Amino acid sequence: MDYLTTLNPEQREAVLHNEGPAMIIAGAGSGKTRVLTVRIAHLIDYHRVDPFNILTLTFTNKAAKEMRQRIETVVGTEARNIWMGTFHSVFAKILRVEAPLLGYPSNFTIYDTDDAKSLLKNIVKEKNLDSKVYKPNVVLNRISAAKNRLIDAKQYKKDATIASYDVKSRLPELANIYLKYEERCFKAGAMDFDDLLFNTYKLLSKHPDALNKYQSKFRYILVDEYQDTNFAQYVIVKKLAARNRNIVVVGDDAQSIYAFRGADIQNILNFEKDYPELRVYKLEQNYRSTNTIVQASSSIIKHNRAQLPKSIWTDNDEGKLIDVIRATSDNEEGKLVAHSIYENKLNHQISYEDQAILYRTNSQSRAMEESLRKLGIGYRIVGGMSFYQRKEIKDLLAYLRLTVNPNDEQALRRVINYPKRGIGDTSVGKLLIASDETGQTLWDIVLKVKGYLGGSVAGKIDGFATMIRSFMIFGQKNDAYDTAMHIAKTSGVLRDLSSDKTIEGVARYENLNELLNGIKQFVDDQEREEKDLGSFLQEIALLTNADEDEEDDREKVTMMTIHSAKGLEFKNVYVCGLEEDLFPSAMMLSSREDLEEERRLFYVAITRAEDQLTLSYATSRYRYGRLFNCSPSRFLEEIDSSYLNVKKPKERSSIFLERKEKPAIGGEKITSKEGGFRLKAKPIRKTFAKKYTAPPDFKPDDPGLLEEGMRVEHSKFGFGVISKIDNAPNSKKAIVTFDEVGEKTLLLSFAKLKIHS
DNA sequence: TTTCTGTACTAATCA
DNA sequence: AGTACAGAAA
Repeated sequence: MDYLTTLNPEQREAVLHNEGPAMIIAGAGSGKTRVLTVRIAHLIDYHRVDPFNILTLTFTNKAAKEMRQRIETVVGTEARNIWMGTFHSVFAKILRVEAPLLGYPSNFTIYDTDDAKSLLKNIVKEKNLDSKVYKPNVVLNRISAAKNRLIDAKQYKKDATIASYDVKSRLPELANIYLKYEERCFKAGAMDFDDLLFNTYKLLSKHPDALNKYQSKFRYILVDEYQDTNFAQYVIVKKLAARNRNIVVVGDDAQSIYAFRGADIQNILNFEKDYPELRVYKLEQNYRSTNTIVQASSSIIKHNRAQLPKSIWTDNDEGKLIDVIRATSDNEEGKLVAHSIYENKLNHQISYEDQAILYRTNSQSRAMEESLRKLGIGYRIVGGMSFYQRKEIKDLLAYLRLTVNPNDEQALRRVINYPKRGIGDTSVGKLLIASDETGQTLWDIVLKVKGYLGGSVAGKIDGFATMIRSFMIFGQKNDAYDTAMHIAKTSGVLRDLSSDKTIEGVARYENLNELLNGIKQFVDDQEREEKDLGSFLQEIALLTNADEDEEDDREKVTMMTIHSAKGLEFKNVYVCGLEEDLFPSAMMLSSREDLEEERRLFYVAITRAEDQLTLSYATSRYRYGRLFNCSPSRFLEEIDSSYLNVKKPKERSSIFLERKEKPAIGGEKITSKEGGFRLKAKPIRKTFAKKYTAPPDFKPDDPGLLEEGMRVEHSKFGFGVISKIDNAPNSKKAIVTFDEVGEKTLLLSFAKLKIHS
C-alpha cells in the first residue's frame, strides 16, 4: 500500500473510489496516468480483483504498454492478464473470436485508410460518377461519420434527413456508394477502422450470449482520454458496463481534439445522465509546468465558451517567460528554432531528447528537418509518412494479406500485376465485371478464370492463382517469417526491387529487408504464442502514431504534430507555424465549435512544456510550391502578454547564423510496435539529391585515383568523405558519407567524383 | 500491354 | 514541391 503515499488527497480519493461509476476530470499534467495505474494496481493488490476481469481502454498502445509495466511493478506478472489497449485493438481482438457470428471470417482483413479510399475510388468509377465530385476523401469521411453514429448503409439510404442533406451538398449518390462499399468490404472479408467499432456494437446488440459473456468478463472498466471517444465507443462502453456499473472514465474536456474523427464532448455530459449515482473527482494541481506556462494556458482556454468549470494551479516555480520568435519565411523559422535548440544544449546543457518541435500539419516538418540536419542535430519524426505507407512495404504486405485472406480485393488488385506479369487493367476489369454479375468474389473468378477469359492472359492469371494457393499451403505449415521470406522470393518482389540500382531503388530494397527483419523479430519474441502470418498482420494493422521505439531516442529532438503529442511532455517545447489559416487551420474558421477545437489543440500544445515554451511564426511560407504571405495567429494575441517575451530579430546572436554547417547525423523516421521489434524506414530523399548542383566547371577525376578517407565532390550529392572502397573485379564501388544525404554506395563506372584535398 | 511524358491538382489532424 | 493521371508512343 506504499503506493498510496505518493498521491495528493484528490488523487488518492480517486484511486480509493470503490465500486460504481466515477468520472475523473483531470487537467493537463495533473497525474492522471498515475491515478489510473495506481487505481488498477490497488484493485488487484487490495481488492483482489482478478486481472482477467479488468478492461482498460487507452488512446495509444504505447500508453497501455507503459501503464501495464507500471502496474507490474506493484502486482507482478499478473498485470499481463489485464485487457488493456486502444479501443480498436481490444475490439479487433474480440472480433477475431466472434466475427463468424456476424458472417465474417475470423481471419478478416483490416483495411486502412488507403485501402478504403482506393476501394471507394473503384466504386465511384464503376458507377460512372465523377471522381472530382465524389472525392474518395469526402466520401470516406461521410461514410465514417455515419458508422460512428451507428448508421449502416440500409438505414442511411432510408433516412430522409440524410438524403436531403446529401442532395443539398450535391452528393445524392452517397447512399448507393455506401451500400456498395459495405457490400464489397463484407464480400472481401474486410473491416475498415470504423467497422471494428461498428461490428463490436452489432455483436453486443444482436447476440445476447456474446453481450453476456463480455459483460461478466469485464467487471471493471476504465477508459482513458474519455473526451476523445465517439458515439459508437460511448455506446459500446455503456453496454459493456451495464451489468456491473463499475466504470471509471478519465478525461479533460479542455483537451478534446478529435471531433473530426467523431469525438463528442457530449459523451461526458451524457455520462452524468446515464449514471445518476456518479461520483466526480477533479484533479486540478498541475505538476508538469512552470506557473508561467500554467497561467498562460489558462488565459487561452478561457476564450472558449464550452467548458467544464475547473481551475488549474501549480506549486511550481514561476519559470521563464514564453519566447515568441518571428521569422520572415518557413525556412528561416526552421533555422531559428534549430539554432535555439542547439544553443539550449550548448549553453544550458538541455539534451536534445528533452526538446520537441510541435506543428499543426505534417508538411511543416520539412523546413525544420533541413535546418536540424545542417546543424548536425539528430531528430526523430513521429508519424508522418510511416514505414507501412511506403509503396514497397504495401506491396509485400498485400501478398501477405492475400495469402491470409484471398478474398481481400484491394490486396489482390494491388499485386495481380506486380511484379509485371502481363495482366493489365483491361483484363482485371473483365474479372471485376464477372465478379459483380455473379456475386462471387474476385478471387473466386480468378480461380475459375478460364470460364470467363480466353487467350494467353487466362493462362497468366491461372498461374498467379496457383502461386497464391501455394503460398497459402506454405503458410499453414510455417511461421510468419519463413512464409513472408518464401513469398518475397517466389513472387518476384525481392527480385524486382534488387534489380533497381538507383539510389531510391536501393533504399526501397533496404526497407523491404527491414520489414522482413521486423517479421523475424516478431517471430523470435519469446512471449508471443501466435507466430503465424495472420497474427503478424493483425498486430501491425492497428499501430498508432505514438507507438514508438524508445531505445533509439537518445540525443534526438522529437518532431510531431500536436495531435500525436497528446499525453507527452518535454522540458523545452517549440510550437511552430503560429499563423492565421495554418493554426488555426483555414478549414476550422467557419464555426465557433471548430475554432474552439483549434484553441483546445493550442492548449494541448503549450501544456506539453515543463520549463520553457517557445512559439514561432513566419511571415511567409511555401504552399503548393508558391510563396504566400501570412499573418500571426490570433492565438498569440489571446495569451496574456505579460507572460510573453517577444524576441526581436536583432537580439539573436549572429555567431549562430553564420556558423559553418556541420555534417548531418540522424534523421530517420522511425515506426515500431510494442511487441519489441522495430522498423526504420530508410528515407528516400529525392529532394536532397536534387538540391545540390555542381558548379559549371565541375570535372570529375579519374576513379583510379580515389582512396579511402578522401574528401570528394559529387555532381548531385555534394561533398562527402570516402569511407570504403570495394575493389570488386567488374564493379568497383565506393561507399561515401555525404554531408547532406548520408551514406551512399556508388558504382565508380558511373559515379563522377572530384577529389578535394 | 507497358512505358514515357506532360499536365493538372493538391497539403489537416488519426485509428 | 510532389504526385497521380491521362494520353501517346513503342
